[in-house]
Amino acid sequence: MKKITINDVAKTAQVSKTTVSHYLNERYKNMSPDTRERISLAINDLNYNPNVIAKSLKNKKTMTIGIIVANILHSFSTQVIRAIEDYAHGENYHVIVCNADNDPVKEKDYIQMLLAKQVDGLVIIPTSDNDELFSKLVADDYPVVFVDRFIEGISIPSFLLDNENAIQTAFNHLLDKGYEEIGFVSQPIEDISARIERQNAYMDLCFRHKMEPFTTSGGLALIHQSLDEAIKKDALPKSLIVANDLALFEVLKLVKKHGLNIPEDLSLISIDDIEFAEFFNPGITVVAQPSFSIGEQAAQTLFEIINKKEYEIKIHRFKPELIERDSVIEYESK
Amino acid sequence: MKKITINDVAKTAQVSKTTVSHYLNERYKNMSPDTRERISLAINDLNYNPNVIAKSLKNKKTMTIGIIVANILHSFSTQVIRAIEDYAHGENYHVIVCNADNDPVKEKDYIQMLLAKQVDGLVIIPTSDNDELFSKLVADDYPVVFVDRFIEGISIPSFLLDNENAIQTAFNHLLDKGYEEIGFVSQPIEDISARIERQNAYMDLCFRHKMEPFTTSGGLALIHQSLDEAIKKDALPKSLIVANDLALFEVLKLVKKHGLNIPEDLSLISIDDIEFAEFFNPGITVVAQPSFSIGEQAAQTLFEIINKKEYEIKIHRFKPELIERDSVIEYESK
DNA sequence: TTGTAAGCGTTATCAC
DNA sequence: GTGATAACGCTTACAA
Repeated sequence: MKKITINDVAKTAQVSKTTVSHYLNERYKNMSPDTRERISLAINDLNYNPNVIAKSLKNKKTMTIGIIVANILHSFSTQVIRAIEDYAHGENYHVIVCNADNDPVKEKDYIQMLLAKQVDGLVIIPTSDNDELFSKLVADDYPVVFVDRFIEGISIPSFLLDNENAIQTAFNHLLDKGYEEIGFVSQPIEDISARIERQNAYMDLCFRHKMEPFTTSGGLALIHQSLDEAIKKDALPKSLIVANDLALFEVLKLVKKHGLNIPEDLSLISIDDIEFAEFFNPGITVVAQPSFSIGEQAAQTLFEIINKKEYEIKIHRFKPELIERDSVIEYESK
Repeated sequence: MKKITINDVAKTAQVSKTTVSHYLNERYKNMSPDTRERISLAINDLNYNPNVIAKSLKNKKTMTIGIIVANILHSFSTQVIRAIEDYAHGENYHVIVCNADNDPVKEKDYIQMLLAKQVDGLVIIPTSDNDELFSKLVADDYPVVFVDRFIEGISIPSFLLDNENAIQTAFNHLLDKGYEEIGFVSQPIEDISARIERQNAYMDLCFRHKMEPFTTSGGLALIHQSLDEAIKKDALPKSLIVANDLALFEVLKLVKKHGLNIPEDLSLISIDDIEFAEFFNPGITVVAQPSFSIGEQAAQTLFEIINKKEYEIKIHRFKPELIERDSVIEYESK
């Protein structure tokens, strides 16, 4: 498979490669229709495809941005990625998506690989152990934005849910329905700002309402285990706030295992809307984040940075929305 | 952000860039420990990151492959991607994933973009309208493998489910349970080999068992509509084979809308295992494909092609597996 | 209107 | 052991 280059095109079209380059970049202004035609023909004949690697090297622009998500299995990540891709497409950019699996080491590797690939900017759902690397990025004026989380002390624009508001919304909804026991199920907090904020908001509310907090701790497997124990000890609250979709999966598996009925035995409200919440039996009441807007605005700001426009280094908060379905019932009617 | 190049390193280490290049590529054999040390220091001091774009241009190897999936929302795609990534990682390769949305035009664009980016190979879940482009790829000896589908007359190794066997498995399971009405729900057939095979297998079986076929046609929205009508006319079979996960979602939405009970009112068996099938109420009986193996072997063959090893241009079929849960009940007991 | 030539950051060949 | 130098495929002053 001999690669066709701009030289080959130039030769068959009987022009210099400069002219071909002009043609490729649509600078037709002062080009005789004749040459233009010849070049066009040559390109088709040879089935020429420009080498963007060479172009990037010269231009110092790759027209691609990198996205590093903490865990691609979250519906939130998928939606954010989709929004960013759409935006990038509009700017004639491509996107490389990497999944760091919430592992700072993987995250670091990916960042370095993306830098080596000379991507023009980065959208990151950051883990909490690469402060030094992030500082270096800002010191180098490298275009980066954060999504879903922020890192204390790192001046990078961040786009995320108003977590406090989200928990409040969920909490108040359960309170309104008459619950006096509200538990909170989360993946391990691990210094991740979104999780800290959700947990803190929950603890605060418990305190303010003089309620005993109930929380699980540990990874997905441990959620299972700790709920399992609570059920056996009959210590499970009558209502639960679930911090995200993956945690919800664990809760539902457990509910099934123990033959619990939702909402009769247990009322459930979850952060993050997911397609199946709608047709699950019963429909899951949910506090949804505007993932698409979050991704879109993150992308928009990233491109402002890339194009050296004005932008604000601040934390952008997005309001959640309560979607009522059938997983929460009046406490009285239990 | 001034970019540090190999020249800068060479200068501060007081050696030529050739030597630095040797160092970078771990050809230390004839290098004095002293220079080696100086280079190492310089690299750290300057925080140097090699430019893989330049390297690729020179080497004519980008160490990345492209994956084009027809629809990233299928759990099958996600799993295949994951398997390919894992494999590629082992070969020190990176992966760029593109979602063609089942649109031949998008597919073509992506292929061209990936070629322009000089990826070393391609894994494609092909749509059915780019035969010419695919032929050109094989004519150019460009490394490509297909997954999930194959294209008649294009000599590209293809890795996919034994669809006939999958439908047979589902059909027989329902037959065993005593059903005499078995419907088939699929997305539009559209010349897509996997869908054709599944539908044909279904039709064959109906014929062999002298049963009246019941099929839906049209996109996700139309599935909804056509089932809706069937229910209203009370023409819905007592059991349904659902061709994939996305179609299953539609069926479940509809089931919920009409307040049907599974499996009492309707028995369901679906192709593709998905996490939620396990904890849905009831658990969904499923014919699973070995997505991970499919992706892995596709990747393996792709790298054989890239590395110019021997390989077979043929269709590799994978056996499905029945996973019984609770969405199918004995017909008698209804 | 088109061409010449330098340069982007690497690697490879061949000297020394 | 180390270093010039050309080359990869493209863009872009500048020249003609």
